[in-house]
Amino acid sequence: MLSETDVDRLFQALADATRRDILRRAVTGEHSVSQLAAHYAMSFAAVQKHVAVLERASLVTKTRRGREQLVTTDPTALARARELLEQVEDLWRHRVAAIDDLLAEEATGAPGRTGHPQH
Amino acid sequence: MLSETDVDRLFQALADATRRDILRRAVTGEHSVSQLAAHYAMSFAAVQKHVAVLERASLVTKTRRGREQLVTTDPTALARARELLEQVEDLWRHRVAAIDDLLAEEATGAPGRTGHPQH
DNA sequence: CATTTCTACAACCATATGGTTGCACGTTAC
DNA sequence: GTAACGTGCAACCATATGGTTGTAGAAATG
Repeated sequence: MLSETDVDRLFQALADATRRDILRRAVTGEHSVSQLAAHYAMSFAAVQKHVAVLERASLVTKTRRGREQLVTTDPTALARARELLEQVEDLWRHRVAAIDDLLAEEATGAPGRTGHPQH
Repeated sequence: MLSETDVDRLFQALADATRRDILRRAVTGEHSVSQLAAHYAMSFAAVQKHVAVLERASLVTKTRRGREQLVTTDPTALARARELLEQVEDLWRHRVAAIDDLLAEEATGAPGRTGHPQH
């Protein structure tokens, strides 16, 4: 299961444009850290830190190949993040349903739940 | 459309357990800021700040009712966040499909990439 | 009116974050 | 071996974040 701090790290990792871009690149193919760093107007060390944040959030993993480190994605973490948002969305849908029910009651003045609200 | 900083703010707002809890409560019903604050072991001002972060991310809106301020959810922002994650997930699925294709070619001895490098 | 409640906001503090530079180390190439 | 490359890590800096307390205003209540 995911602890709350795991979820913190997950969203925290996604809350930066550079990291999201790194993630997109890592998703579509394998890149070394230096290859990734070449795309951004910042130092190698800065990109290295961003990759570390993604790694701590279990969104990517690094595997050695010779002297370079390949950054690859962890698909399960992405799926879990989406599930979390879906949970919140489901809650909201239930709320909408409850409000619809209330409106229906008020429209007909009936105690139970009869009839539809017009418009 | 969403700017990159909008997305930053969105994920940033979700990267805190207290804020996620506030969001869940706001999704299931309307609460004033002080009602929300009663649930957490921190000062009213701290909760007020958390609500402000959610508001800046367009995840909730505040509406006055007398002397209290009701916190309500913005469902469209939640849906947009989920869509963003789905986009990344889709990218990954495409990558998996591409890898599957490569494996299929190799298995049949297709011309593109002949033979295995069994180092 | 005075009091209480809910809110807003400023000042402050500790820590986290995002960036930098510099240096050390393993690996590849010459 | 030497040089170049890719990486890891530490030190440092500016700013953002998450919390506190205190003060002040607007709205309900006596």
